[in-house]
Order: sequence, then C-alpha cells, then structure tokens
Amino acid sequence: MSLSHALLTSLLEKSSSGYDLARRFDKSIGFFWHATHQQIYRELGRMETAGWIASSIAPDAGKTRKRIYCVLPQGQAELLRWAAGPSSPMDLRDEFMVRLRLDAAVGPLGLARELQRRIALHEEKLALYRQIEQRDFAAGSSQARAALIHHMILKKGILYEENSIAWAHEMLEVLLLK
Amino acid sequence: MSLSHALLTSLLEKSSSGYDLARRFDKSIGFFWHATHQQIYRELGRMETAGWIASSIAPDAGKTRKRIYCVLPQGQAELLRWAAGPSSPMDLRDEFMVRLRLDAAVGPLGLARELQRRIALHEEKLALYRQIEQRDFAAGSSQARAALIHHMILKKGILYEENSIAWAHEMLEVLLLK
DNA sequence: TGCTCCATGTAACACGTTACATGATTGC
DNA sequence: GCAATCATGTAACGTGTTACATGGAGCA
Repeated sequence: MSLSHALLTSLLEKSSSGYDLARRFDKSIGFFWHATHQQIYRELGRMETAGWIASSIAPDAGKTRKRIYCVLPQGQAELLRWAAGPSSPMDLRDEFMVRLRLDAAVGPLGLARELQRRIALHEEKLALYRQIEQRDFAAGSSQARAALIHHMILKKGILYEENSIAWAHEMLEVLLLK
Repeated sequence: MSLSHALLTSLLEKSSSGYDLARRFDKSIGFFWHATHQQIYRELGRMETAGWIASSIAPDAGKTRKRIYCVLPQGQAELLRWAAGPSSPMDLRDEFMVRLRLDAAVGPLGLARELQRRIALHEEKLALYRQIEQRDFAAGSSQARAALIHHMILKKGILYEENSIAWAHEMLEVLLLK
C-alpha cells in the first residue's frame, strides 16, 4: 500500500543502509509489515529518483558498495502529507479461514494438526512480544509520549496474539468434536 | 496468496457466475479476503485453462454473456492437495501503525480524529457481524459441524473487531494526553 | 581453503488496484 | 427515454515473491 512511507518513517528514525534498514524494519515495523530486501532496494531507488531521500557512501564502506540513505526535506514533507490522509483499516486475509470453509463444505480434512501448529507459532510470537515489553517498557516507569506510543503498538500485537490463541483453542474443540 | 483456492472453495459451495461469485465472495469469505471483480475474472480464466473449473452458458443468460462456473474433479483434487499443506499465518499490515510511529518520531500529528473514524468503522463492522450471528446462529440452537465452523469463522471477525475497538480507545487516551 | 555474514542487485512472475469500456436488463 | 444494476472484459500500473548472481569481510 505504501511501503515507501513505512520505509521513510524508519529512515527518519535513523538513517541507514538498505541492508540495515531491512533488518531494523523486520524487528520493528516488520512485526506487522514484512518486506523483502528486494522490495526495499527497489523502493529506495525510486525514492532517491523522486528526491525524497539521498544516499552517500558509508563511512565504513571500505571497498563494498555500502551506502547510507537519509530523508530529504521533500521526503519529510511527503510523509506529513501522507499522514494527514485517511488510512484504510487492514483486512484480515487468512488462508486458514478458507480451509475451514472447505472443511465445512466437503467434510473433515484433519485441520486440527495444522491449527495446533499455528497455536504454537502464535505463542512463540506472544512470548517474544512480552519479552520486548518487559525489556523496553518496564511496568511503573514513567513514559514519554513516544515511548507510550511504541508501547501501544506493541500491545496491539500482544492483544492480537492472545486473541488468536484463545480463538484457536475454541476452534480446536469444534474440530475434535468427532 | 491463493485467491484461486478461495474462489474454488466458494464455487464448490455453490456454482455461479463470475459476477455472483464476486458478490457472494464479498459477503462471506470476503469479510476477511477482499477481491475485485477484475481479479476474480482473471482467476476464473486461468482456472478454466488449467482444467480446474468448467463454464457453461447460464440458463437465464438471454442475450447476455452470463456464464456459470462449476468445479471439476481436477479442481476438487487441487483443493484437497492445497488444504493438506501448511498455511502461513497472516501478517497484520496496518498503515495506521506506521502513522503512529511517525507521530512518535516527529511529534503530534493530530491522529485522534482519524483514530475516531476508524473506531466508528470497526463498530459498524462489529454491528454487522453480530446481526449476522443472531440471524444465522441463534443462541441455543443445536448446530451441525458445518454451521459450528461457519459460526467460529464469524466469531473470529467479531473478536477481532472488539479487540480493535478496545485497543483504539486506549490509544485515543494516549493521543489526547496533551 | 571454505563458510558465513554483509551488502547490493537483476529478472521474471504472481497478485492487487484503478481506470476505462461495452452491452443487456430492469424499473421509473 | 434514462438511470441503475447486471455481467464481462481490456489495459496499465503498482506491489509482493522467488530465484539467481555478485563480491567483500571475518573467521576457522
């Protein structure tokens, strides 16, 4: 939808190379927005052409091609312009729901195993999020606006995982009924 | 990801024209998987070429081009093959989270209004889902396996909306702090 | 020497969105 | 006759995925 704006925001937080950006992205915004390195390099190229960002050879480049990207005033203006517009709520495109409908239509497909695998994945993510929460947002510490917002974003993820696990357990009972 | 399998499943539930499929899709699987009619016609063409489905002129076509698609044994086999594989859990790609990070980075952007708009959207959807629940899955009625599954899918949507609304209210407080 | 990680890229293709176009049917 | 809806399609473009390729740096 607007990967470019997500990348711009990440670059605004910290100028970095495409590679670093890819890794940071995976560990922050990437929790709810995955992007491959190919997408990222393509977008960086476009944004540089558009004059939103500029690149320079990294101080620690040596003989490598490493370059650092930073946001130009034009890029920042574009971000603010974008942020003022409406945002469409995400849709929950979940393959597993289709499989469930198929199961309902043609009879038991033995989806319980797959559902249990998914529960394990959700629990892994939840554990990770809670670990981050304890590390970065210790209970009782007074928090600045920015920290509060980051905490709320993380909480969104935590709620989603908890929600998914609870639902999956109930679903499992239905699948195991007979 | 596998729109084709979602469409196949929908066609298996009921053979229909591309247009009807698009409308039914929007009102069932489409609650958590939107597709435009262009995507649907394209996929139908591909699946017919692949021998998964067959089309015939609709009985009520008159002078129109209306055609009915139905799933062939090959298509059904493909569905079962697909259903046996692993399904990747969906990612929560939400633009608004990026806006929040931007707000945290550069200062208040006045996102409260937009958040309130989103709360209203979530509440609309929730009301719709609950209405469907009352209509199709009346409390206390004994339910067959298929109905139980459909009910659980709907519940997934209901939980998600409730979840989103609760989170959004908490988020709103943070945004309105100062 | 060979392995892994850092760092960037090309190419091809699949999937999703938007705009535009066409013609029949239905209801006012 | 006109508008809305039914029904299907083309074209162009933007986004996302997968496979493959290149070369430097650090380490055993």
